[in-house]
Amino acid sequence: MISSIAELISDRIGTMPAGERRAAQTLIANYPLTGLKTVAEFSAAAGVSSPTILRFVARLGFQNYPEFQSALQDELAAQLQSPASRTLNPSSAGSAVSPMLEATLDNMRETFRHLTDKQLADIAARLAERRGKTFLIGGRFTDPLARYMAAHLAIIQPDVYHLAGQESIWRDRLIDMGKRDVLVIFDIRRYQDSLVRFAEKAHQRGVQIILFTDQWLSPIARFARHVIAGRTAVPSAWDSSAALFVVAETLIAAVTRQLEAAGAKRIRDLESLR
Amino acid sequence: MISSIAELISDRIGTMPAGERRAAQTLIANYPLTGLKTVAEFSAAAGVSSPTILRFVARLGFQNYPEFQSALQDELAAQLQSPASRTLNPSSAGSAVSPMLEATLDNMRETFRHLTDKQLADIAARLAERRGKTFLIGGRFTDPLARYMAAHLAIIQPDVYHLAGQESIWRDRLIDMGKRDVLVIFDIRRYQDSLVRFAEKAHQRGVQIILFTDQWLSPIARFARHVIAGRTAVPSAWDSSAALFVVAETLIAAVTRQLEAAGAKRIRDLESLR
DNA sequence: GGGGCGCTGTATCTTATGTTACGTATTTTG
DNA sequence: CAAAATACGTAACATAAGATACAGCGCCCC
Repeated sequence: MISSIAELISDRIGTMPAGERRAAQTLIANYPLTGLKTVAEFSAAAGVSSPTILRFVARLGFQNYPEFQSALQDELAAQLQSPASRTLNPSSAGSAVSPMLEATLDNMRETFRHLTDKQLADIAARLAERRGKTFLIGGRFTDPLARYMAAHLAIIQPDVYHLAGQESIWRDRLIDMGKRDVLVIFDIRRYQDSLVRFAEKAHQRGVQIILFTDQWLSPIARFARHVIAGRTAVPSAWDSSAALFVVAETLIAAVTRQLEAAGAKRIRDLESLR
Repeated sequence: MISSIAELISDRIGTMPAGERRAAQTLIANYPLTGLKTVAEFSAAAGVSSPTILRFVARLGFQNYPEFQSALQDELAAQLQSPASRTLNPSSAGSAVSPMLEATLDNMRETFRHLTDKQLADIAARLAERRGKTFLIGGRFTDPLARYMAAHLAIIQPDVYHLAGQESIWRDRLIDMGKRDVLVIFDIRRYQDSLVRFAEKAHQRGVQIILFTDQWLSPIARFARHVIAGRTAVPSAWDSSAALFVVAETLIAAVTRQLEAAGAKRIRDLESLR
């Protein structure tokens, strides 16, 4: 079974004429980058002519050069998105829970790799500045995350509302939303039309939207001021929201830190109310 | 000091107009692959027009699109040649988010280290066997986890109920609970008296309790048939429920797998109801 | 509420990329 | 050793890619 193009090449390199073999060796030497460049650059790197490169990819079974490049990109995408395959942790072999945990840990690392401190700081700052109200809402499976975040934020600052229940209920809350307000939305596949509609209307009213979504980006990204794209793939029938959950906790921690002074007083006040 | 294009983007994303920001978010979401494709494909993925993409790369300081792609390729080449950079992300040293992430990852590893496959399998089996009803409930901050789990379990099997609202409401549900039923409780510090009382009464009725708690164990552990102790310490003012969240997802996956045959049919039926 | 500025998309154009045809060189085989 | 077949490169071609000009629109500020 041949899975990667590199294997395919090393499988057939023996049957290739000299020029094409030089092309193959050049590609393998710094795989797969040379293959992503133009035919002219590839040919120059290999020291052969352009047609030789094209004959080379034709011999590999590709109809044309772009098709070959697409295949390389797909392969690269798979490689970049599952760093698990490259760590190849053998100690965990045979265990049933491990794949799930490993995938989740990878998802988190990968999610944070695409997330800079500055982005998080910006979002936290926006959530901490108390100009307007903060609304949170989520989809079928992600609404608990919205609740979780709301439960914490509501303690350290006023005017934090979780939007629950039926669509018509939140739609009526739109009237209270304006430019100074923030709307935090959780939406992963399969994206919910109702949420998209709601986000659009909120956007039209000037509400700043912070979106938690998956790597394929909910259509709401179109209206969002900030987008957090978490990895969701795990060996399960369901997508995982764990990475988004951790981002949410990180943000909660950051906002709390920023509001330390004001927040501490508020928490004391709350305690005394019990 | 800005070293990678990703950092450059997140540095300037704040000053960008909506369309270009959308391009930026799309690129970051699965970086750097989208940037290696053609302008047309990039624009389609981002849902904007080609010129917007070109203006986007121009704003980043590149003379033209090919120059931008070359920069991405160079970056990718450097990354691929030193695989260490992906396991031990050096850029994150001294960063603000990293302690939070690191602590969370540690918590998860530690949580699962104290959790055997057999324990998880037993719990999953108990949740999958459909003799009685399944109830889920959580505390002030952990109730969203109960909701999350309930949202999934309710899809693959009947008689799954999340207990929400006021204490008096769930107390009244006790009358429906018996020996054949399962109660999943989430309770971490500070443990809630109301939950402890509820657990005790349920236990007296013969309900099997599955407890998600922290490493110091809620008093409910006394009544529980199964106890899952997750690590919660993170550098934040709040405790982290992330490890418990991942255990919950792992259990959801396991139960789903066990109910595969029955569950698949049920999911199809649900789909057809939409 | 009106005027100006800036952003975005459509349509057009230009460039350069991939592709093909053909002639020459090289190797292989009878 | 000769003839045929194969491989390779040069050069011309077609296509698709990136770039640009311009008009419409929304937004913000006065």
